[in-house]
Amino acid sequence: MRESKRKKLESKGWRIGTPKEFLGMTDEEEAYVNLRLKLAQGLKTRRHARGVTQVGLARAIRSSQSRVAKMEAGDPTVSLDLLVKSLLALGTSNRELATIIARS
Amino acid sequence: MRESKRKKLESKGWRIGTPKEFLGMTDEEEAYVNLRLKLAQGLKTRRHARGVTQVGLARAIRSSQSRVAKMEAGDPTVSLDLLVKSLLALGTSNRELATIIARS
DNA sequence: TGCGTATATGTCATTTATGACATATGCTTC
DNA sequence: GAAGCATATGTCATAAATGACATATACGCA
Repeated sequence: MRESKRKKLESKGWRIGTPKEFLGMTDEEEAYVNLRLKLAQGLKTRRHARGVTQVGLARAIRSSQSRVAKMEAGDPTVSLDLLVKSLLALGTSNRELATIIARS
Repeated sequence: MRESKRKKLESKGWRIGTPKEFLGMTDEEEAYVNLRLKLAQGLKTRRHARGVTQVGLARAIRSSQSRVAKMEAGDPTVSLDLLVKSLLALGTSNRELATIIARS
């Protein structure tokens, strides 16, 4: 993994691997984080495409604007569940979801 | 949604829609639940294919055998995060993950 | 039959994610 | 530059997911 990428992730609050010593991400860890980032990115794109505000989406999923913002920012305290539910709420099909994931 | 399917889901602990009155799942709810079930099923299949026990997988993801069993049973108290992490721990690529999801 | 191994199910204290809220930043338009 | 709207960031009490554990069930095999 590139150093710049690690820095970017860590700045978002991700702590990879053991707290004691940073030895790089395993393949699974990297796949997992990439997956989340792709979904976050896909969410933002699709929300914009539909002309929905963060407040609007938040209402649709019974959450809050701040949580939507955090989702799109790739905040590690947001679950995959909420990300996926948000995408589905925007009308994303499972097939489209698969496309996003395949590219991650 | 078929009645038999609803019964099966409810028996697993899923409570769809409002607690007060059951009016059927929305498309998103159905897509979400199907997604989880497909992942659960995919997990079980792949674990068997690799000859790994639930205890073995639990060790790999630093969880417990009971949680793995619940994952595979489609228990609603298990997060998508854990399901996805488990699949990745079994060596599933993001592309394979996409395939599972596309079929849900 | 009893024994070992794998999986299922239930419970619970602790950890983590959550919605809500406040407030800050940015970006138009007047 | 103020007013309006969209988004970002931080905090917190509550709710939900977690790992661990106990125990049950199931299946094979000696």
